Amino acid sequence: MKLANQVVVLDFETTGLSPDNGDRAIEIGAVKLVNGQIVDTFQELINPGQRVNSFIEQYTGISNDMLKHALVSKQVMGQFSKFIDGFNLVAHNASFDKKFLDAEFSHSKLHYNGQFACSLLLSRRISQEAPNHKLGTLVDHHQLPNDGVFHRALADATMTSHLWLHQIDVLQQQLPKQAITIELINKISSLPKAQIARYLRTMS
DNA sequence: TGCCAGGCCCTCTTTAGGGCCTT
Repeated sequence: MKLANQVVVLDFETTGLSPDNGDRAIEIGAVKLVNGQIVDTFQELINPGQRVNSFIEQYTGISNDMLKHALVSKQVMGQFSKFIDGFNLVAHNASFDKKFLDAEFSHSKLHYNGQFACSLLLSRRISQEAPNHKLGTLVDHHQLPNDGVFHRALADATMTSHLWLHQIDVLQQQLPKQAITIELINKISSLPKAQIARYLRTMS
């Protein structure tokens, strides 16, 4: 059984939106949760081997100067593969972080076994009252801890971890007899919105 | 020259279009 409160929550900052267009990771941040507690963190800038455009410099606060002396992807991903070994993975809009993790691991011929879960897909189902499902909005809406830093990898991963734990709490209250597993959350995340209320009733 | 991210999700849908999310 893979409990949802035992995961690595991760976030990439990148040169753009698509590794298929040559975009690369420039920072990775991650938080390790064990029994719902943060027990470890990972944060590293990554030299992408290309200049970062001014939009990304402004958006992330990560400058070309900061990346000049950063480790290259192979070094960082080698460390990160050890960090996530044996853990499932969570991200906000996981399809984005998964495609970059897959691409960066592929460059270094690395592999991982964990399943991904997505706090964005889950939020759309269990927080339908939220004004929208951007990470920053949800942190505000649910009054989650934050230090006011956005669009840096460890800060975003940490906020996502608080969102994730909040979401597990919400589900646990509605399903008091159920173990909240990655499989259960991915099942809920795949249901049509209109079926969520009925599904939770039948499972409770 | 023409391409330019892509999966999810809703709707005035399914022979489609466009907004939401991530950088």
